[in-house]
Amino acid sequence: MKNLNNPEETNVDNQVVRIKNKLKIIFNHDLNLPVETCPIKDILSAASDKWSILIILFLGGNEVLRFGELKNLVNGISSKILTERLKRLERDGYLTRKLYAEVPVRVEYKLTKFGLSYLEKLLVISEWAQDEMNIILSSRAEYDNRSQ
Amino acid sequence: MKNLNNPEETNVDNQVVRIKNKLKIIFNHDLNLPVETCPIKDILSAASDKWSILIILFLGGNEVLRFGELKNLVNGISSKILTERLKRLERDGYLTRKLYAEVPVRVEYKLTKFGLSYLEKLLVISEWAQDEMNIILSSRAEYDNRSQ
DNA sequence: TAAATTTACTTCCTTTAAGTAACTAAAACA
DNA sequence: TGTTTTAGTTACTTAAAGGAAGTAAATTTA
Repeated sequence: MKNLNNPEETNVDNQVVRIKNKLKIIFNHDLNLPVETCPIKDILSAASDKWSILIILFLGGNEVLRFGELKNLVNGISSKILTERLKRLERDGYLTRKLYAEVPVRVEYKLTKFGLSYLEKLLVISEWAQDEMNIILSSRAEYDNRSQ
Repeated sequence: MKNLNNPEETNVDNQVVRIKNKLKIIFNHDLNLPVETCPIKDILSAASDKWSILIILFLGGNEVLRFGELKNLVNGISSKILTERLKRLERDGYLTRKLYAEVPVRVEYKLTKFGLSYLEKLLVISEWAQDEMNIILSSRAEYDNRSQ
């Protein structure tokens, strides 16, 4: 039995309903898409792993970047996955690859307008992660302490 | 040589500078944190894989959910990784786990306030993914066509 | 009394992805 | 001739993901 005079409970209910509606839109929206295409699993997850996020953030701060520059900026990434991620991000339209036939070759990567629109969203969530880092680290410490 | 009278070029430059400043804040901010703690690699990536996102979205739309309910909602997830992800998300403070000592046992998962604040960010980016899905799918098709 | 049921996991095994290190092409230069 | 440079690739090892079957614990059913 719900207390309709309790504004907090009502707000929580409203929020749940609001989010439920959004979920419905996210998961059942466009019926002429392939049935198996999930916006989270098939679209977002291809550009929201740690390396892809870092690549896009650094490209956002640099107009163009060469392969080697990216490798130096994105701390700890190997040539192999940098290549893989760049290919995937190019395929999905986040960035362009421009090859200069010099010797040794020069390749420049650059965010597209579409990539920039994704970057805006990433920046919000990255700043959030930066701001809340301490909360998460202390939650981890507390949890580890409890389960010792 | 830059054309300072070209407003578009100047805007792009401003945007790059703005993002550069944000990057500086994100990566060099809090000097009393462990040197190796990167907000993207160590904080965000633990809660932004496809399964964690789906878990948090569904928890947002349901007040509480039991293990089995989550397993049914999150299409394709196995018990094994569902357990793993729930543990990690609990450790990081996104959700709580409440065990009822009935037989058979009942376990309820619920977003924390902190988890809800993350969910708000996730919803924005998930809706973006939903909206831009077609653009990405056609970019993929075009890319695959070119490299045949 | 023994077998079946239910839930929330866990364990074991196979497959896929990530990470590491060494290697390549191609022309210019010492 | 051997070295340098850049943007990768290849081969190999290790870690993570995925799938299927198993477990506990008490209540219900045969």
